[in-house]
Amino acid sequence: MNSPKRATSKEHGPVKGGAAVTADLPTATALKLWVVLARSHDAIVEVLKADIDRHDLTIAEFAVMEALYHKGPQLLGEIQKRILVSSGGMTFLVDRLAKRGLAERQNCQSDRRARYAALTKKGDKLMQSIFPEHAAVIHKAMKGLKQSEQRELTALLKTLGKEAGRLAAETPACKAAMAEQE
Amino acid sequence: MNSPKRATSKEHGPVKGGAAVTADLPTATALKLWVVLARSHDAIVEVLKADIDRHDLTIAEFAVMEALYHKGPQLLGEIQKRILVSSGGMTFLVDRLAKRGLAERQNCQSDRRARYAALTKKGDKLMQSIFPEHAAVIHKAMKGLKQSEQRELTALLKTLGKEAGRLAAETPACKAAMAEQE
DNA sequence: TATGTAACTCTCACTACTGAGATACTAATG
DNA sequence: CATTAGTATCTCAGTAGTGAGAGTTACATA
Repeated sequence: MNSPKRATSKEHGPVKGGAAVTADLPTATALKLWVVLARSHDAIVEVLKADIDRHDLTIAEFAVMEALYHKGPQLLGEIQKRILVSSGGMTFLVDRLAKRGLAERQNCQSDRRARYAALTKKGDKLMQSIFPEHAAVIHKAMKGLKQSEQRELTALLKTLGKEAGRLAAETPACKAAMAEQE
Repeated sequence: MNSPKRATSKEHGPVKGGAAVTADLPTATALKLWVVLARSHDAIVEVLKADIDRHDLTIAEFAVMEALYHKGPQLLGEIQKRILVSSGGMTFLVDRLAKRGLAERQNCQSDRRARYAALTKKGDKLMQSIFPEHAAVIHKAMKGLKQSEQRELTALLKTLGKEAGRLAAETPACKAAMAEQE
């Protein structure tokens, strides 16, 4: 599973031994949305994890391979930003894939600090055999919604994510940046 | 951050050094939805993590406290199901909260296997001071959408999550259950 | 009552990841 | 050039969390 998710429900007022919680309506709406979003996300992750597990890959490993498969060789840093792991994690992931012969590092001539990661033939073959299946699993996991609904959902989430992303980018970096400036 | 997330985009056909990928339209729609869902989820998690961090709590710890705060004392197993951690993780989390004096264990008279977890006074006070702020952060993270849109989104996600949850419950448990039956 | 099965928590070895630095290089500026 | 800042990866110690299994206790049924 993924990150532990909140347990909040609309039960307000004193519960046996619990606390009274009062929130205004917009906040309550947002909280509810978050609970539902987190839960559906986790449910899907679980389905995907079960699928990926069958090929002895972690979700992170699969994410790296997927990035390489779809976008071709990339700098480690690029992949890192895409799949959201730490720098240490990125190195570790490529190491592991390399050890299994699924990916390899390539030096960058124009910048000798940088290294590309790329799929090996074996890795590419694996993805070719795995990915369509994986896509089918996602398709199946989404089949609770009609296509039109899926598109609507996508649009809403995109808007939501854009704002949240802006907020996220602001918060921790700002903290560091502000501290630097002293 | 949470679980590493996919990098798929709609770029199909051969990319520099990459592979050709062809998916039928419904699958492409589902894939896209998943990418967007995962990204917005992660963005929000990042925002929340930054908030929770300020109180020296992990997301998992906060989730436990939140469950106790809103629903009162509960069996460890109940919390576990709610916040989706392993049994070992559950024990560990309560240990840690107990060590900090924020939560405590209580024996259950009717079932001596079971133990309740409950917030201490200190833990309850902490939640009282933290939670409204936390709710405000969520509210802020969601402010890219109007309330009506948020409700719409909630409804769609609920449908999606229900189906995905059914699928998730089926997959890994079934595997184990089937194996048992031999 | 005996007995098998299920339900709870806890233990422990293990793993995937993080985050702070180290190292190596590039680039901009005086 | 020399210096300083910035960027890219890698190292490594530390940590949160997993999952299989042990130890208890409850419960249903013969």
